[in-house]
Amino acid sequence: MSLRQIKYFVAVAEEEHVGRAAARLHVSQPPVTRQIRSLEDELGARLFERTPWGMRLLPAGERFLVHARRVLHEVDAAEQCVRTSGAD
Amino acid sequence: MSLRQIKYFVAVAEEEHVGRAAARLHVSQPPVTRQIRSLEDELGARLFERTPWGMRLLPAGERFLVHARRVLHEVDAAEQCVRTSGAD
DNA sequence: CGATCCAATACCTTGTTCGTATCGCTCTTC
DNA sequence: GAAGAGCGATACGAACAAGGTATTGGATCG
Repeated sequence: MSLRQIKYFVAVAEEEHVGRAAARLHVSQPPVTRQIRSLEDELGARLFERTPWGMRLLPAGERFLVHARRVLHEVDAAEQCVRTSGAD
Repeated sequence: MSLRQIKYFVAVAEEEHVGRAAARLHVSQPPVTRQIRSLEDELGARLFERTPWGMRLLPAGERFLVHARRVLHEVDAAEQCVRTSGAD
C-alpha cells in the first residue's frame, strides 16, 4: 500500500467519479483507475461499486475511508510539526 | 513523501543504525540511507545526527517520529478494517 | 440504432527504487 | 601514527512502478 493509492482513493470517494478525481489530482484518468484497482487487489476487497454514472463507495470502502483520511491528516501533521521549528 | 520513507524512518529511529534497520526491513543499506536523505530534503530539515556509531534522532526527528508512528498505525488499521468484514 | 459518458485496457515512455561495489570519515588498537 | 574495523554516503547499471495517449467495452439516452 502506498500513500499515492490512499490519496487517489480519497479523491475518488469524494468525487464519486474517476475523471473528476483525476482532474483534481492533476493526472489523467487511467492512472487513477489503476491505483484504485491495485489497492482493491492488495486489500482483497472491492471498495467501490461501478455504476454507469461513476463510482460509489461500498461498505468496505466507507470503513476504509475513515482511516484513509486519518492517514493523510497525520502525514500533513508530520510535515507541519517539522517545518514549524519547536512547535507541535 | 511516501509511506516507504516513513517506514524506513521509523526503523532507523528505533534501531539508531542504518545497517540494522536495513536488515529489519529486508533491504540493503543504501536504499535506507537514500530514503532518509530524500525525506530530510523534502522536509527541509535534518532528522538525524550522524555519529561514528550510528544515527541519533534530533529534536525535529523526535517530533516527526510521533506522527510517523501514527501514520503507520492508521495504515494498519485501514487494512484490518477492510479485511475483517463488518468490524471496525 | 447512433451518440454519449463512464471505467478499463494496451502500449510506450519516463521516473523511482533497488542491489553491488566502493568511497570517505571516525574511532580503535597495536 | 599506521592498520583495521565500522559507520553512513555515493556511483552506476538493472528492475520495477507510474504516467500519458489512444482505444476498447459496456450502459444509458435521444
